[in-house]
Amino acid sequence: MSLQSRLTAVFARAFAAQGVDASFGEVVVSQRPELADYQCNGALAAAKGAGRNPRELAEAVIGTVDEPTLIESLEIAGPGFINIVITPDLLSETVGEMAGSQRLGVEAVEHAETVIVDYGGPNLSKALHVGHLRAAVIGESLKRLFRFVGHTTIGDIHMGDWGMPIGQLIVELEDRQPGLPYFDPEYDESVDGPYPSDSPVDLDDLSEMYPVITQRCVDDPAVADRARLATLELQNGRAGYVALWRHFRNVSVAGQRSDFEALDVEFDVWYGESTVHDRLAPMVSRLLASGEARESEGAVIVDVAEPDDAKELPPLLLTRSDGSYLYSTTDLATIEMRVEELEADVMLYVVDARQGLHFEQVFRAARKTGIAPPEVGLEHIGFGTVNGPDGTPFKTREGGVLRLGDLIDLVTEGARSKLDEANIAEGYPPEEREEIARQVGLAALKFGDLCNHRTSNYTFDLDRFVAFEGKTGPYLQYSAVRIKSILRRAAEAGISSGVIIPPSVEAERGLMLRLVRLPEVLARAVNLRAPNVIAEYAYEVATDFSRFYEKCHILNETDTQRQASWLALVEVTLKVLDLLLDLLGIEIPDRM
RNA sequence: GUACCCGUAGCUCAGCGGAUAGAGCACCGGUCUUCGGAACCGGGUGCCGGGGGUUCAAAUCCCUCCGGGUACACCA
Repeated sequence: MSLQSRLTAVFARAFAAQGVDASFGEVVVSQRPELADYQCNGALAAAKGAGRNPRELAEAVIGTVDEPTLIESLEIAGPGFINIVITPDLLSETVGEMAGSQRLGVEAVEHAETVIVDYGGPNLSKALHVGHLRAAVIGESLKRLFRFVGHTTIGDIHMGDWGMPIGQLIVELEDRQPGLPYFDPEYDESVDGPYPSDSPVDLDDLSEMYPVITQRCVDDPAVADRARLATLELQNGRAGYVALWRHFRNVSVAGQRSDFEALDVEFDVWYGESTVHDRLAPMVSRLLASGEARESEGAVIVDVAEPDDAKELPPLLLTRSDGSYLYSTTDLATIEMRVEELEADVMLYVVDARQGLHFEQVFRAARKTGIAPPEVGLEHIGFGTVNGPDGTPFKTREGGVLRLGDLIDLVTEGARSKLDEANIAEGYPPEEREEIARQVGLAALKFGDLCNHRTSNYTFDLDRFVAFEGKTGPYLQYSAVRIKSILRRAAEAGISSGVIIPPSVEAERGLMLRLVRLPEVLARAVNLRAPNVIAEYAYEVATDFSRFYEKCHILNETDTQRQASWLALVEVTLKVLDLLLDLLGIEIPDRM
């Protein structure tokens, strides 16, 4: 049990003894560190209901608390805050337990659930760009977090690979290379042999074609009609189109996989819209038969509006009037698949906040039709948009979209030149320097993103991403690396860590108090689905360590018991930093 | 038009019911024979967009106004 929950248990009993609800005994970290370590505000809240004066109630509560091994002193302050100072022994004992724990004292959740993290993956044909960064790093972080706290977690890229964009690309390619066999309706594989095994296009081609055809469809309704027809025919299984789709998908996956690997983002499954294709027709007919869906203007829709809605909610579209499917259809069918096959308890959709209305419609339809039973969680984890300095979506100087791969190169380059300037990694082998530059660049990039609250909009600023001072990823890595350096030197000197004893220096106490909060911090990050909670705390751990590092010189310490304790303390600190950074998707070099 | 999100220090942003609202950057000064200076210490700044309300307590919850952004069946 965490230190904070132990204190809460004590005060819950004390409040109950006063005849008020035990929940008033909740203990939280003190807002005034100079006054106390923890505080309990329950007397303020409980006083009115109990018809008592808050200070008097607080006095009475304190009077029943007798925990000399946990609590050093209790004081009532202001209108009725209970300020709690814990004993040095409790602190050192708790840090000692963390040191000896595989999970750093963080208990696994009591009920493990199956959690699907849907990173809102890219459309087929798109090379990854800055816009994909947030979904990737936030989703990856949430996946790691949920997994660490004990849930069965499946990260799904959920590619957009079965909708209109494919029909558009088919049309565009046909106009460019009409002679390809895929477009010949007469082509028969059993007579003419199989379609070519080599793709007629690569990912660069597709990336170039996509905006072109999108614009053409806007400009010319006839082209848009052709794209819709191609989409329909693909979904109906026209052999040439399916063969072409397979090429598109293969080259897209190959290109995107390398970008995600460069980001250290790893999906458990590469499902997509097409994965549930076989469920679409049966699902639509079933919903039509049950009356939960109906025909309207030639399309099939599910009404999701409720009489007491504050706003107008358009219906969810299951088929276009030509019978083709949309991403609403595949999203609904995907929920069905995740419930039936993956036995999902919770689905987290890490997708741009601008798609909020769509998810509200899909979730409502899923509830209404029973596709998602009430106990299954459906959550849109929206995040803000990535803008340039002018408030519009970020563009390169040339006006193009900045590729994710190019962005990674930029931050790596920044880290590399920083290494050169600081001439600290001089003697390192070139391969190691390169690896360090990669890790440091990625840390800057990811921390720069994750320390923002995910719902706030994002102003893309390259200078901020390649900044390595202050509240940055590299600073956190640097802190951890300094610990590794101490541990190496200690090992060389034959000094080993020992029992963690009560703190004797303020900076040491501060670090210990910080470390001990880990369980609550992770719980909060889980509850809010917010990686910035972890990022914020990781930075605080690092700064507390830096203060300790300045004040307490471990290798020169003459009191061997204290030295051994300090060594153990920095070992735990390293483990905590390692965990936190891993949850953010950031690696720590051995040296940098 | 309707709904949602956002407005906090010069800049970028945390905090989202509790006591004196915090960080980083930038700016000024200091530390420096010691475990790695990508560091540490000190300096100051805020009508928390305005106005009402709820509460013992509001940056935080509710209402309203102003300013910015976004989304609103046959795109994803």
